[in-house]
Amino acid sequence: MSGEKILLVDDEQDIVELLEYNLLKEGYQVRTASNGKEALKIASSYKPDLVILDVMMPVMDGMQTCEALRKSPNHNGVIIAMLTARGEDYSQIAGFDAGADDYITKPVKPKVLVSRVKALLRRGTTEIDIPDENVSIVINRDKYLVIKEGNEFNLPKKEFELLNLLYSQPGSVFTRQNILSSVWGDEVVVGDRTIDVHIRKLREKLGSEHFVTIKGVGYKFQH
Amino acid sequence: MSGEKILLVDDEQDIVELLEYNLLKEGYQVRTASNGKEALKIASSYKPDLVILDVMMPVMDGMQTCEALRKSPNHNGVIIAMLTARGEDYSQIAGFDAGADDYITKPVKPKVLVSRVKALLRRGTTEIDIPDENVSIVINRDKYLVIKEGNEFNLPKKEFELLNLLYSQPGSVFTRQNILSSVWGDEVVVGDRTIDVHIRKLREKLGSEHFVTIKGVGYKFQH
DNA sequence: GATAGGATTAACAATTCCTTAACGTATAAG
DNA sequence: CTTATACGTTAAGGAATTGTTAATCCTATC
Repeated sequence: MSGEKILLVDDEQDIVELLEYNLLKEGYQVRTASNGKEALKIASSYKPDLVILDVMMPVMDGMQTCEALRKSPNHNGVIIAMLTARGEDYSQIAGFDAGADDYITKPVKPKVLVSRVKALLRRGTTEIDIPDENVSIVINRDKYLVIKEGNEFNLPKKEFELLNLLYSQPGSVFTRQNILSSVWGDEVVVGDRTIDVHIRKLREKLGSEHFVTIKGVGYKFQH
Repeated sequence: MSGEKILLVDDEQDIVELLEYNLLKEGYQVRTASNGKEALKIASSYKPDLVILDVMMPVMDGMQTCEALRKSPNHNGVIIAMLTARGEDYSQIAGFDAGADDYITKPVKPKVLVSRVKALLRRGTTEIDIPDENVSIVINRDKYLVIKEGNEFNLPKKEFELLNLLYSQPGSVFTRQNILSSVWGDEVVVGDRTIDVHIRKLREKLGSEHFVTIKGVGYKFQH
């Protein structure tokens, strides 16, 4: 089968069956789980392209699962859609963004879900997907080591942490605020040009093509 | 006149005229309204057989109007068709089904509308057509990236924010006031032509077909 | 407490972006 | 037909942000 792989996670058996049926009918590969823990187990071998997570689940809820998936390097680039019950307290969802790509309100009509899934998977393909073999820079966190084209670099602490942060989500922009609070901590106050200088050193050592400036916003790393 | 009575509700005058002309030509009776409130007033005396409602409207939107009609005993059995902009976020439609009989995607060709109307009046069929999210432009907020036909654009901050605003509700008009307070903030005062210049740059980069001027009102984005 | 490498700062350069002003064009109103 | 009004276009200046460099300040280590 050629369809993309979907992992459907919900504890309500009826809903799972209904949605699974409709997704299968569209030609997708589907596997299901009834809670987050199970989902993670399946995901590690199944390598889904898209995970649909119910927010409310026993054992491990959708938000936790989403977080766990995002943190795992095995699921880099996986698309995550959350199912949220209508009228559910949106504040936690809004306030604590675990990094889902879409939120779908329950009850959801099969047609709606399918077209939403299509859109998500299509969107995924329009973005640049960096295949693993194209990763030009590799980080070894234990050894504070960066490897580019076989050459090893021993970066100083701050430079490494800055790189590490940007590298954690290639392509995503980190604002100066983000960077400051992550690398320096919220209480520390450093001058305006400190980040720039570190960026400069990274560019010098690893090549400026990897560090993109978004003026007025921040920086991002790209392979 | 013997044709069935249609109430056509849309705030865009051009569309109303075009569709009205075509429906009249088919022998239907047509009355029009430019918002939901007006529509309800007319409906109570006009007793339409079919109401065609634009989802996005000022004063009272299509969903609210649909709900109100359904609740009213005076309009028992009225057929309701919703006009939804292509690419519009239909999560509200999915999550909150106000009970429309059909969803028709804008822009709609007169011929298509007419045949749809015929089908609805003849059979009262429910041929729900969830618009396929056929989006030509995708925004990635994390990556500060705009993707059109596979090409990526790194827009400057203000341009990105302006696009982001218009894009948030495709098809809806944002007044200059709206735009100013959202993108520039309420205290900031900028000249009259500032918005135009930014719109121009967006048109230059992404194609002018996506940015529609409503003279005397503002701008809107469309896919 | 001397030393060395790293981190930060300050001053200035470079760049990009935003805004404006002036003029052009279109459309509606008188 | 003239006038008024709103929007479009262009180029240029200035504002804001970032890049660069070198000197200075820290901090861990010997």
